[in-house]
This record gives sequence, structure tokens and C-alpha cells, in this order.
Amino acid sequence: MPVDVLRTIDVSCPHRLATGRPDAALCANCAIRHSALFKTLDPASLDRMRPHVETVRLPVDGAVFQRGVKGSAVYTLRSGLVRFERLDERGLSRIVRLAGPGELLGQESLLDRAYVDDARACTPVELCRIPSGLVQTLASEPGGMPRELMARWQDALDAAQTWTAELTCGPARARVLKLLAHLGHLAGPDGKVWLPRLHDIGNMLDLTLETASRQISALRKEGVLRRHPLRSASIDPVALQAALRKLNDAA
Amino acid sequence: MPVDVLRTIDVSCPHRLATGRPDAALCANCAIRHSALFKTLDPASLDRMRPHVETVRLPVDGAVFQRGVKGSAVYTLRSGLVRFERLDERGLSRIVRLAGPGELLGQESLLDRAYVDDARACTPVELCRIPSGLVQTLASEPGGMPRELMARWQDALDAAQTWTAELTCGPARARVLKLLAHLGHLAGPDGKVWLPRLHDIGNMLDLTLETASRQISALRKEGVLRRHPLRSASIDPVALQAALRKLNDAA
DNA sequence: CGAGCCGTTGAGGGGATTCAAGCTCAGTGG
DNA sequence: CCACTGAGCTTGAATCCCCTCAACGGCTCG
Repeated sequence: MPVDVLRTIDVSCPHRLATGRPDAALCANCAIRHSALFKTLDPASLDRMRPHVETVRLPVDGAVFQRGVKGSAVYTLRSGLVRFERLDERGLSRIVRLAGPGELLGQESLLDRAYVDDARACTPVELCRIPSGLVQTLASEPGGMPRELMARWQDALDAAQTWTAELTCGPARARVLKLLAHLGHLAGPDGKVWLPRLHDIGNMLDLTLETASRQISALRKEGVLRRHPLRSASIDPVALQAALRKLNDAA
Repeated sequence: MPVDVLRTIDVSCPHRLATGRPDAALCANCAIRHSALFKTLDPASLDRMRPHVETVRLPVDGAVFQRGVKGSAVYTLRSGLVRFERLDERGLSRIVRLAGPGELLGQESLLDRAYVDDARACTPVELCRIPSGLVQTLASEPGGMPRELMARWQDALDAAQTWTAELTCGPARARVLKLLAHLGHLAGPDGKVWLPRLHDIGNMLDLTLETASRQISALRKEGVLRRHPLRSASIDPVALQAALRKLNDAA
């Protein structure tokens, strides 16, 4: 059991490095403005909410929130990757989804429910913490916010089911290849992807870290993957697609 | 590839046996009224929507809707079980979630999106077909409908992630035991559960049907499970829990 | 009755796990 | 400076669980 278990409330998380003072120009010029939750909001409403939005920065493995805790905020992921995980009855963790820039985290707090997953940073992340009450207020006014919220929920549902359908079946090689493809989508189009620790790959794909290591090593030798420092790697899209296609031909 | 692929539009589904004439007393006296989508609706609104709601009955394996089709209705499941499945690139189907009585199906149509899964009847089912436009209209009026809709989305998201976390990892015996527990929750508390075909168990748990058969047989010999006609079975809750606990002790 | 679907059971092989050892690398402190 | 440490990665050998292939039996239906 990791020491992190002691962090019960997200607000008091020791990893949390909130700036406290929101950046006035942040929302209007935000890099993910076009995909953010408030994209349909008029400038007046935007002004009204800005003082309540707080920037949160977390290091790798920092907790955004914890399963079972009834929080009072949603988070918009500005940069980095966040994983959603759950502990089974034996204390082993299972990763059920990944979130990338622009995604909304912890929507269940809008319904005054406890968070259903542990959310932790895969990379250093930057988030906007938005009080649930604020979103609830804006949503009750005219202006299309509810539809925007529903779209976020549907996005999350689709992502969760895609995760199940693609990454939890087939032989180890197929799972690792599909995971790489998935990571490629989440990263920017610069070809650089974040490469999880073997232990985390195991928790994503239900493999042991040894098996994950063997698969990654093999792909490196085949030229599909090249490793860089800081858990970064570049993948050869052509080789990756070819490898994926070869899986289906064999069957 | 099954012949069912030919069914492109849900409206023209040959398995569909719509009554056409909605039952006037249906909504007010509905067995799942307390858990249904419209539970917060006032009687006047209820009267207004009733003429547009249509009862749909499907036999086993009947399609509620199909992935990729942009439908114009959501469905409330009144009785029976529905599975959500997707085909992978090799044409093999993977079941990503089950829905039971009271659940809402095809919510993505409210966002004018295509259905993201194939939804098929596990048992004979009875559904209410509700035009998306109707729900959108009611949701735009005051009365708490949006919140009710968001709650449905969150329920679906939680169910999908629970499915991943619980049923897609561990050895075959553990998966089958957890599936039985899951089916126990979906069924009524009479102890009778619906038992899927071995082929479907395989698609749910990523096992071959032979492996599923061996596991089920073993559990039957152990007294955890007793089979009845019509894919029905009764499970011994005590024995099931004991078997589940023994899994963790061993590890 | 034969065809097809569904379930059962066996034998054999293969892929993933398990257990184990050794490696690199960063941080630490003697 | 370098041994020491711990976390993460790699690799090997043996085991085991699940898959594959196959045959067979019960059942329903045309």
C-alpha cells in the first residue's frame, strides 16, 4: 500500500502547488480554449467565473482526486495526461481510462456524488480547478451549457468503452500495439508520446511488467519504437500500422 | 459475419414488434416509474409526451440500435437485459457493458451523434422508445430534467468503468465469479439470474467458450450455481461470496 | 431424420506468469 | 570519489493456465 493513501482530501494534497491567483488573461487566451468546457460562454459570464477558477499544477503521480471522496470541483486538464484507476479487493490497481488535454475530470461532483475513480497525474500536469457550484449555476442559465456538459459525459463514456473494447483483449503484443496507437492520439502530432512505466502498462493492459517489458523490447528492436529520456518516446506510425495490420492477417 | 448486419436502421429492424398504440396508463403506472428518466416530470408534461412514446418489444438477439447509425431516439429499458457490444477490426465482437431495467439506452442521440455501440437484447426485452427531440424540448424547460440526464450519463460511465475494472482482469475463474455476482445485481432479488450463452460469456470476459464452459461446470459441481431452463439459473449467494473471498486469500 | 446450435470434455501446445538474477541510473552520504 | 541504495528495466528458465483443435451428446426445428 503506497504512502499516498494518506492523502484523503484533494484540497490538502501535499503535491498540490496551486498558484492561488488566477491569471486574468488565462481563459480568453487559453491554449485549449476552443475545446474547453466554456467555449460557448459569453464574455460576461466568463468574467464572472474567472475569479473562482484556480490553476493547479501536479507532479508525476500527484493525485487530482480520490475515489470515494465527495469533492466540490471539476477539473479541466490543460496539459499533460491523467489516469483513472481503481483498486480491486486485493489492493491491486487497475487503470480504466486516460485523459488528455482539454478533457473534463470529476464531473460526478456536479451531481454531488463522490468521485468514482482515483485520478493521478501520468506526467506533470496543469489543470483548472472549477468549483462545482459555479458550473451548476452557469448551467441553470440559458446558453447551451447543459448540452456542453452532456457532450463531455458522452465523450468520457465513449472513451471508457473504447478502452475496454480495444485494450483489454487479445494477446499481449496486440494490446501493447493498440496502447501505443492510443497514446499517439493523446499526444501532440509531433510523434513524441509519453511512455508509461512498465508497472503502469501492466495495470492498463492486465499484463505483468515482465511481459510488458518483453513486448516493448521487441517493438524497439523492430523499429516501431524509439526511447528518449523522461519517459518520452517516438513511434514510427507506418511501422506501427503495419504491425497492427499483420495481427489481423495472421488470424 | 452474422446476417444481422443487414439491419441498418433501427426503425426497420425486422425483429421489431412495435405495438404502435401507446398505452395511456403506461407511464403513470409503469413498474420502473420510480427510477425512470421522467420521474421528476410534472403530470402536465407527462401527458404531453405520452403520445410520442412507443413501446418496443424485442426477442433475444434483437437489435435496439446499431453502432454508427445516427438515430433519433433514446430508449428506456422496462424489462430484460441489453448488452452493448462492438466489433473489432477482425469482426470479433466484444461486450463492453450490460444494461438492466430502468436504464437509459442510446443517450448519444440527444447530442445528434451516431450510436457508439451495438445494443442487442440478451433476453426478451420491453423498451420505451422516446424521440430525441421530445427529450431535448423537455430538457430545455425548467424542471430539473438536465440534471436527471446527467445522472444517467454518470451511471453509464460508472458502469462501463466498473466493467473494465472488475471483469477484464485476473484468471478465468475470478472473472466468471465476478460476472455471476454482477448478473446477480442486475436480476431481481429472487435469486434467479440470466445466464448468457457460453459464446457471450466469452465475449464479455475475453475467454474462449470452452474455458467458460469448464469454469461454469466447475461452479455447478461446487454448488455455486444451479441451472434452469430458458437460460435461467439460481446462484447460492453464500457459496459465491465464499468462492470470491477464497480468491483473495490465495493471493 | 438430418442439420444446426449449444454445451461438454479431452489432449496437446503455446503464451503469459512466476521466480529469480543482474542491469542501469539517480540520489545519498560516507 | 565512490560505495551504497532503491527504483525501474531486462532477461532467463520453469511452470501453469488458457487456447486450439477435435470429437461427441443433447436439443430444437425444418
